[in-house]
Amino acid sequence: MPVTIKDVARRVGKSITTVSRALNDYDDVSSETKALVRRVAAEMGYTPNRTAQRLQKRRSDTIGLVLPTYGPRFSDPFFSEFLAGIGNQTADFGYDLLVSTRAPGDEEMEAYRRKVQGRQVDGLIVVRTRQQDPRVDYLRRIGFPFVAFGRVQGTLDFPFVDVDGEQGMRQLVRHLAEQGHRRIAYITPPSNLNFAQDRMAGFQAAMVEQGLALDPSLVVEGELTHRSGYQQTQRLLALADPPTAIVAGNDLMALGAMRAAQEIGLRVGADIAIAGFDNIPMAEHAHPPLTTVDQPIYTIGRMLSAMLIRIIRQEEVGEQQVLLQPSLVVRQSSGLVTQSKEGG
Amino acid sequence: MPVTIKDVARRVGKSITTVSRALNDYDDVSSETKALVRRVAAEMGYTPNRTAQRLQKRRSDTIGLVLPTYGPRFSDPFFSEFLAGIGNQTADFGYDLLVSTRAPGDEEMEAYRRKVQGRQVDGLIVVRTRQQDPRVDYLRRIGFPFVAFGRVQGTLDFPFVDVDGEQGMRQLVRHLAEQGHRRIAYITPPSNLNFAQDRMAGFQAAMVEQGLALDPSLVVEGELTHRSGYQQTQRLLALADPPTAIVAGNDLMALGAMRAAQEIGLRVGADIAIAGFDNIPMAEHAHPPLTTVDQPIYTIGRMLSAMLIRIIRQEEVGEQQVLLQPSLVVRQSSGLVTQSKEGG
DNA sequence: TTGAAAGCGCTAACAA
DNA sequence: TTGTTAGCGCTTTCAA
Repeated sequence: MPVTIKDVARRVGKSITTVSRALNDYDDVSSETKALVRRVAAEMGYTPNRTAQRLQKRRSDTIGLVLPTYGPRFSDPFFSEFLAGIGNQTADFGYDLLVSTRAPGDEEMEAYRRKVQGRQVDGLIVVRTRQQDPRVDYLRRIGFPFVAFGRVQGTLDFPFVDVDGEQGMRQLVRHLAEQGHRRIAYITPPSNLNFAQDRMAGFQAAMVEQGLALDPSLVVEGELTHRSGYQQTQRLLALADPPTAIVAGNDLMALGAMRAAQEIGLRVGADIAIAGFDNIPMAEHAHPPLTTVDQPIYTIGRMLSAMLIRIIRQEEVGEQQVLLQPSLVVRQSSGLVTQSKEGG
Repeated sequence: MPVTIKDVARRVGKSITTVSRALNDYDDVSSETKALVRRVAAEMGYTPNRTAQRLQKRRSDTIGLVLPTYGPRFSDPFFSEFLAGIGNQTADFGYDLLVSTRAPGDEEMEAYRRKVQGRQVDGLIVVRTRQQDPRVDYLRRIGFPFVAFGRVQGTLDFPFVDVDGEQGMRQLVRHLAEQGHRRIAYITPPSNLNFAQDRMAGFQAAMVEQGLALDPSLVVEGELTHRSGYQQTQRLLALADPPTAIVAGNDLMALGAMRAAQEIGLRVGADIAIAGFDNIPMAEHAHPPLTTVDQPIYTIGRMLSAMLIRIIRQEEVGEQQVLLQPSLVVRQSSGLVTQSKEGG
């Protein structure tokens, strides 16, 4: 049986009201009483029952996060870092974090509704926005506190943090063009994800800007996984006139692309250039190290959490729509186009 | 203002008790009343306040998980899959999952205490046990429901799921010995982690069993990261008499080891053999594909969650100490030792 | 400076 | 079959 405020009150010979006030540092309690109550409470190992506090205060001091997972072998180095950012910031604010894992779809929406309607959380973090995002629509419609990692198509009158994928992609393509590449392929993330559109726009704009041809056969769609990057790259390299550079919509796919290229004897960074997006820790340690676009994912997690809690507390939030400029990280995988290829 | 049971009661003209019973499908409510109540509740968009239910029932229907994170760039493909397993199983049972992220140490213990004493969770999952594990000691001492992923040194009178790392490592070393390797190095995980000891024992036993020398200079300690595997391998390869095979304590380190070897021109799977442990999705897609020991991490997550919930509900749990046999996955990274090396 | 009392939203024993 | 009542553990009026 856990010790309650009643037990403490009985022990110190005061009312539970006084104990509550002493513990919450109210002014109208004598310092002797305060000291006594605190000592006894500590001795007895008293910790307030959070559930009772919540019911009384009508808030949960908890934020929710529904991770969109795809299948059992869901394994994304991106999310773990993101989660660490959110988790640490949330704890720093004294909030708890309620996590669900659901594949996009009905069950996912159900998870959102349960959290909202059961008043389990005071706010939600929506991650990896879709172009048409039912989660954002829902939360916006009912006016429930939330922040999103990513934008959506249409009106942007909600709080979000996003990375300017268009600019990031432009930098990447520009860099590859400077290296002498003219046939640049792009493996886009699933097109329903909002950032896919963003990066695609950047890719196309930069190609045009650099005076390069937009060959439709060099743009394929992948699934953000290593395997998918591998498969799509095999296809690209089997073309009659294969690309000399491949940009993948995320690092995981880029790593898969590297493997596909290496398997057929190409030297990545010499015979072919490959680049990714995210700058996951492994990018730096790939062989060769992967050129990519850095997203400060841990920081973004912290920002989102802090922003959401300020919104919940109705404090000054500052900028509600944050668009971060990503930075190009040039490593060896995007080397100069070789003579033989250039001649081809 | 969210709709409460009171609102529903007023609307149907019944007492809140009747509404509660109708909604919870008690036998002693007429089917007409039940139907009416349910219809009205649905119309009004009523969802029970979980906090109030919890306070009344004196349980949270929530399980807790404190992820041990190391620094901001915490990025482990292992954990995301593990989390998916736990999350999905937990949701299937109608439980919620409360997640914290803390580096091992005082703050971590504090997170455990807060969850327990604030009655925020009905049980906890302890992940990545240490040889001497204060989390396990604490939970055991106070008799709070928990399950652990991994064993500890000493008495094992608590529920856990673990993978038999000793057997896994034996298989791996045996395999390498069969490939003709005699100088096999081992990059061990941090020695305070329980599974490190386990795998080390397997490594040493298998070496002896195979009649191979245990050269102390070939056993080094890494930090489970890609970077660490890379650095330790550089050191191993710089030895006067370097190993022909390197076993890493996890896949991330093995991937780092591969890079270090490749950087100095070694062909992994030909000039040198490299193997890992875990079988993360990326292992299959490494270049060359990584020989490793498979841990069914998603399944382990599900098992732990199911086991914990049964313990909480005081149901039949079945086997409380589960030791899974891992399986060797032979891929190309552990090829035969080449002639030149064998002669050296 | 303290305590009594009400009430957060719900469930459940008991009575009718 | 239904309603009354009590109470989960806490905070917060209000009164003393």
